[in-house]
This record gives sequence, structure tokens and C-alpha cells, in this order.
Amino acid sequence: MARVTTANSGRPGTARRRRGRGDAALASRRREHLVRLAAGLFAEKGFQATTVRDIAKEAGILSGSLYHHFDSKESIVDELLTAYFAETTAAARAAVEAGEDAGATLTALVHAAFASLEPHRAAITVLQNDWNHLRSTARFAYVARSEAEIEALWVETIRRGQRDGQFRADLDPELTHRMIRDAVRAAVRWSGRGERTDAARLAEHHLGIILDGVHAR
Amino acid sequence: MARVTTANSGRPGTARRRRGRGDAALASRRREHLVRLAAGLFAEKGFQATTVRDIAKEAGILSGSLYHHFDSKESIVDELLTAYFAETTAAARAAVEAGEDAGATLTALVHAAFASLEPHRAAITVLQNDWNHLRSTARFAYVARSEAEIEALWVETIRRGQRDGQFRADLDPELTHRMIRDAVRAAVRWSGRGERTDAARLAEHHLGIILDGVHAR
Amino acid sequence: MARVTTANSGRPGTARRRRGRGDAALASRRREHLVRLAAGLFAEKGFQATTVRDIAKEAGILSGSLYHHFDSKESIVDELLTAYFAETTAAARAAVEAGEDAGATLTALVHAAFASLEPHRAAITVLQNDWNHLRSTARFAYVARSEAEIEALWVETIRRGQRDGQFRADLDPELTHRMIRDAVRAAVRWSGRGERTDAARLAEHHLGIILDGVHAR
Amino acid sequence: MARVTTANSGRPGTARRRRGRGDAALASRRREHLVRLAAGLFAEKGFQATTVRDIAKEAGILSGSLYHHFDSKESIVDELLTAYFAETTAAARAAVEAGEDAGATLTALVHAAFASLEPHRAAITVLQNDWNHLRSTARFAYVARSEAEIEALWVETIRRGQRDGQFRADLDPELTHRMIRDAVRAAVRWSGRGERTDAARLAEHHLGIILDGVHAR
DNA sequence: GATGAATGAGGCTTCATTCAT
DNA sequence: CATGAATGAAGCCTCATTCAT
Repeated sequence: MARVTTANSGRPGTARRRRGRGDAALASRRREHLVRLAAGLFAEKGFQATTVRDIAKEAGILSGSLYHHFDSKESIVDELLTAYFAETTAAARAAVEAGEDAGATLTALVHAAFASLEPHRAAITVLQNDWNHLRSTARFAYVARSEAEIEALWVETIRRGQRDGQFRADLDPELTHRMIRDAVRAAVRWSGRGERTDAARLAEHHLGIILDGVHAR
Repeated sequence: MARVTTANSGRPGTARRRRGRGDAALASRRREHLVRLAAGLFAEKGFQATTVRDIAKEAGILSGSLYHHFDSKESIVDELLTAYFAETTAAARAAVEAGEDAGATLTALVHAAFASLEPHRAAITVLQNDWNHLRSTARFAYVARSEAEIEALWVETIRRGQRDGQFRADLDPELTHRMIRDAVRAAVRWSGRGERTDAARLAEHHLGIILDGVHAR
Repeated sequence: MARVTTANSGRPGTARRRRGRGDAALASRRREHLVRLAAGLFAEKGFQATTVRDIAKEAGILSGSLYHHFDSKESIVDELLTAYFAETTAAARAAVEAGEDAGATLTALVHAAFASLEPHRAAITVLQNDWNHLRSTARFAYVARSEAEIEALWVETIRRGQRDGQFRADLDPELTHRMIRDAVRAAVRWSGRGERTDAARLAEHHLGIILDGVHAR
Repeated sequence: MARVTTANSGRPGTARRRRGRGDAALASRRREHLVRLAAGLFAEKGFQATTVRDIAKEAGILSGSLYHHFDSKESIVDELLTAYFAETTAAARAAVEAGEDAGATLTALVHAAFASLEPHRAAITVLQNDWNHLRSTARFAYVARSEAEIEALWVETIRRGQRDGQFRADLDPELTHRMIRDAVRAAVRWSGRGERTDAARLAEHHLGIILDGVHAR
């Protein structure tokens, strides 16, 4: 769950001119490095507000040189979003398929959501700052599909809990999912950067409210 | 038509003080109308993604003509944010000063937050899409101040509930406030537009989780 | 030399709709007032840098309203330049026609030039700041003509002094005129505003150098 | 007369410091060429009246392309003014430090002033056309400082000549400096372009008047 | 005479992208 | 791979001017 696996590894045409075996790998490493730099900026300012010059400057090169590695600014963010959804969907699926009761599954889903906060700051920030802009692009249609897919997993889990009598029957599963998802994602704006304990504490805290509310018993 | 013999005989500084109507009249019909049009676009796409040409086109005029009414694009969004925080702060203060017990006060705060969703879609969208960009401007420093002020009201209420034994003692009041605030605001992205029942239902639903959690009792 | 007499008084069409006898006079007074306000701004910032809004604001009206009095911004500056050259040419001619010897005539010319500094700050500033821009307009062709006319009077006087043996024979009359003219005009930038003694002292000082140089005898 | 060093070129502090070549390389051939083209236009029309499109057209490129080389129109004129004052100050200092008597020093100062006319037409024109506009910018505060520095050198020299009995005791050193400075600068408007003999003749002529006046002896 | 609203041209600047070297 | 230079579209804003009311 931790590392960006190798999303888009299938996409050819990036590492041209194979002079030796190592070249492609080296190029790919350089590319990954650039993506990580861009991610840092996207996490700070969002997609639209980050210019390709910003990214190039961060890498110590000129903006035109970026186009040896990516064919557009969008393809960088695409890479980040693809990775985010690949991991997130996999994690949600794993939680559901673990076969535990609905309560445990929901807890696992929430934990997974919080766990993605730190490694995917950029993607989440972009989703919040720039989704209104990106949604119109055909290229990012998969985002909506992935979100629907994840939502389906949550809804299924919540329904199961309601049938079991574990969860309240008066809840709307879809609204419930969105509330939790949004509360988690929004934390990317103000939660401490890089402090792991913080993220864990946050997860525990929010989970506490989600499961049992603020009322004392 | 009267007399004009005394035109500027005093030379009062630089700016006149004519127009006995007062500032309320200055914020003319036309201006208000334009703000509302801009708000619609901001609510859809955010601040940065909306161009002055978009706004002008919506009004059926040329972009330069907007500057007859506003001195900058920022001043339009400023107007919207100012109004949002004025109303929101007032509503939160009213809820707290109603003098009810912490549970009732928190309920009132949540209801007020949801009630602002529909009339302030633009401001809330901007806060989510463009805050990273606006925060750097001195002009919008008041946003951070207003948010802090509102947070203080929530925190105070939550603490009171904890002292009363009405709320769980293990909650962090600040994190709790942010979770609720963000969950409400994020709904602006997907909640139905213009359907009042929807907003009310949403409020009831989320409030249910916040107060008592998803667990059945 | 003191008052802007009635430059452009021949230009009809300004005071329309004669309802009564006084109206035209009143309108003309209002117009003069506006010209004076504009002159103040031109003297401060030049022609291009002064906007019609600046002028209107100074008068406490809206920029569109200025067009009831002038058909363009250029016509305001035209009025100022016309007045400047009318007076200046007249003064130079008077100095020459006084029939004194070349030395006295030159002294009178210099004094007249300095005397125009204060009442014609605007025209002189415009001539220095904006002449490069205005020279291309056919409307202002008369400026070059007037300058040539005045130069002719100076050159004639200097030549006379050279024939008399009063002035050095090695001087180029044209260059001499320009040097003096420019030294006087440039003072408009830094010489005290409104202090008459200052202008007189300046005239005496510069005249001293012009006539006898900086060398002690 | 010295070299245009590269004052203000790098603007450090914000941006990297990469590119090991040094700033001299940054001020590339192309950039220098563009500055020269812009200078030609500024010398003709001044700063405000010259648009970035004018400059770009002169270079055969689009206006946006200029921003590959400069970060603003102001930075172009800044470069020209900086160079002008660097050279001019150095020349004035050299004249004073040559250690000759006051008369010779003043002569050298005047010659230096005239010598800067041709290579710095643009800067001098801008100083006359646009100083009222630029003076308000913090960026150009150094202009006033440089002018004061140069004035101090002139004043010192004139005072020395007065103590020696070489110059008239009744002159105000400051006014004297300004008169000469302005007479020289104003010549930029009408003196022939590119003809060296002309500039030299002009210097000799004006110097003749300055030192000994127009009166024959 | 003035207001309020608009026009249209043009100003400076930004930015993703391309491409010869 | 990178640079240096450019494109072209677009962004925000300014300003003289017009005109119905």
C-alpha cells in the first residue's frame, strides 16, 4: 500500500533509443523522480496553480526539457491519479475481501483511506482543487469510474452491516460513504505533513466519531 | 438641476463625497446582478478557472465593461467571501448565544452550517478550490481570521459538552470541528442544487452520524 | 501675460442651446475651470499619464461628463498649448519690437521665458513629456510652427548682437537659442511650485551665466 | 567608457542559482540585441509610449516571446538606466579625481555629459519623458540617488572653483549644475543622431557659453 | 449637464507547448 | 537529454469615448 507501484508501466514510447539495457531503466528512474517533484508542487498548490516552469525549476532544468519525459502536463497528473486510484481501489477491495464482519470491514476501509492521505497528498489535493476543471476532459473519465467502484464497495459493506443489525438502519449508505470520504480527504489541507503519528491519531479520532458519535454513553 | 456654483470650491482631498444616497445605493442593482452571475460560475468552476470573459459573457457584455463595476476579479470573490463569513459567523454566534445545552447548540451549529450550503455555494467552492491560491494574498487574510473565530465557537461548545458529560471526553474539540466543517463543505460538490429538501435531509443524515455514530444501539 | 486670455474662443459649438444670455458665459466659465484642473494634473504627470478619469475625479464628476465640455482629451491639451504659444510668441515679439539693443532684448527674451514657467507649467511639462507622442498628430503641427517662429525672433536678435559686436561672433545663434530655451523649460521639473521669488531668482541666476559665463573676471 | 556590467540582471534571492556559466552568459547575445532594439524605440518615443508589441515587432517576434528574456517591460528600461548611471557616475568621478584645477574639471564634466548623449539616448529620453511616471516606483529609487551623487560631484567642483577665485562667487552651485545638466540632456531631442562631429561641436559650443557667456569681451 | 453603462481597442503578462541545435 | 528561443492563445486590466436616460 505504501509505494506507487508502477502505474502506467505499460505505456510505451517514453524510453526511446535503446542503446543499452540500462538506459530505459535510467530514463524511467529520472521520470519517476520528476513525477515526485511535480507531486510535491501539486500537493502544495494544486494542478492548475502549478506551472510546468515551476516543475522544471524544481528539477533544475528548463520547462521545455520536461517534454522529453512527458507529452503534457496532464500526463503527469494522470500518472498520479492513476496510481492513487489503483492503490486505493486495491486496498478497498482487500478490506472487503478479508471476509470479516461489516464493522471490522468498515474500520479497515477507513484506515485504508487515511493511510492513503500521506503518500497521495498530490492526487487528493488535485481531486479537491482541480476536479471541476479536469472532469470535463475525456482523459480523466476513469476518475469518476474509479470513485463509483470504490463507493460500491463501501455501500455494499454498509448495507451488510445494516442487514446484520450492526449498523443503524436509518442511514443512507451512499451519503454515509461520501461523508466519510470527504472528511478524510479534506484533512489533506490542514493535517501535518510528514508526521506519521499525526495521521494515525487523526484516523483513530475520526473513526471514533464515525462509529459511535460524539455523544457520551 | 439646482445650482452648481460651489463645485469643488473646497477641494476636499481627492475623492468626492457626493451622491447623497449612501453606499447602499452604490452597490447598485446592476452590480448585484453581476455578482450573482459570477457566483454561479464560481460555484461551478471555482475562482481561478472562471475567467473575467466567462463572467462578462454570462452578462452579455465585454470583459472590460466589468471594470466599470469592480476594480478587479478579486473584488468580486471578496464580496462573496465577505458575505459568507459575515452570515456564517453571525449564525454560529447566534447558535451559541441561544443559551441551550451543548447538544442542542452543536445541533444548531450543524444546521446552520448546512443552511449556508445552498446560498453560499460559490464561496464554499472557492474556499475548497482556490484557498491555496488566495491565502497568499494579504487581501484575504480575513478568511483565516474568520475561520479561527468560528472554530473558537465550536470548540467552546464541544468543551462545554465534555464538561457536562454530554459529549465524549476523549474527543479533540478542534479535530472534531474540522471534521464536521469539512464534511459539510465537501457536500457542495455533489449535493443537489436548488432542492431544499435535499439539503435538509442531508443535514439530518450527517447530524445523525455525528451525534451517535453508525453503530446500532 | 498673466491670464489665459481666450484661446480657442473662436471655436463654436461648445456652448450650445442658448436659453439665455448668461448660459454661454456660465458654460464657458465651467469649461475654463475644468481646463485649469486638467492643467494641474498635466503639470504633475504629463498628458499621457493623466487619464480623463483623473480629470473628472478632480472635478467631482464622471469621466463621460467631461465630453459635454470637450470633444476629446486632446482638445484640452490643445487649449493649453495654444494659450502657451499665443502668449509666448506675443511676449517674444514684444521684446524684440521694443527696439532696444541686442543685449537688452536678449535679457528681455530670457525674462519672458522664465515668466511663462509658472503660469504655463502644464504646457511646458507636456512639451517635454509628451511631445514625441503628440508631434505625429496633424492637430499639433502648429506647435512646430510656433517654435520655429519664436526661434526666428531669438536668432535675429542674437545675429544683431553679433553684428554690433555685443555678442561673441563664434556662437551659433540657433544652438544658443535652444540651449537657453531648454535650460529654462527643464527647470519646470524641479523648480519650486508657486513661489514667485524662486522663479525670479532662477531667472537672474541663469541669465548671469548666459550673459557672462561662470568664469570670474 | 567602461562596460555595461550586468547590473540587475540576475535578480537573485527568488530563483535558483544554477547555470554555472555565470550571469554574463545569461545576458546573452539575444538579450543584448533585444535591449538595443528596445533602446532605439525608447529613444524615439520614450518608455510609456513604446509598447511591448512595438519592441517585439522590431525584433520580428511576438510580444509574449519577450518574456523569455525579460520579466517585465520595466526590467528593460531598468537595464538601460542602470547602465547610464553606472557609466555617467564613473565618468564624473574620474573627471573629479583627475586632480586638475576646477576649470579643467568642469570642462571635463561637461564633455563627459555630452559624450554620454549619443550612447545613452534611450536612458536620457526616458529620464525626460517618463521620470514622472517611474519616480513613483520603488524599483527606480536608485535613479534619484544616482542623480544626487552626480550632483554632489559637480557642486564640489564648482565650490572649489569659487574658493580659487576661478569661478564667480555669486553662483549657486546647485542651480548651475542643473542648468548645465538639463541643457545637455534636452539636446537629445533635437541633436543629430549618429553624427559624432555634431556632438563634439555641440559640446564645444555650449561649453563656450557656460564658461564665458554670450557677451563679447 | 450629469449619470450609468457600455464599447472596443489595446496594454502587459503568463503559460503550455514545440523544435532546431 | 537539455537548451534557447519561439509560438499562440489566453488572462487580467485600462482607457478614451459614446450614448440613452
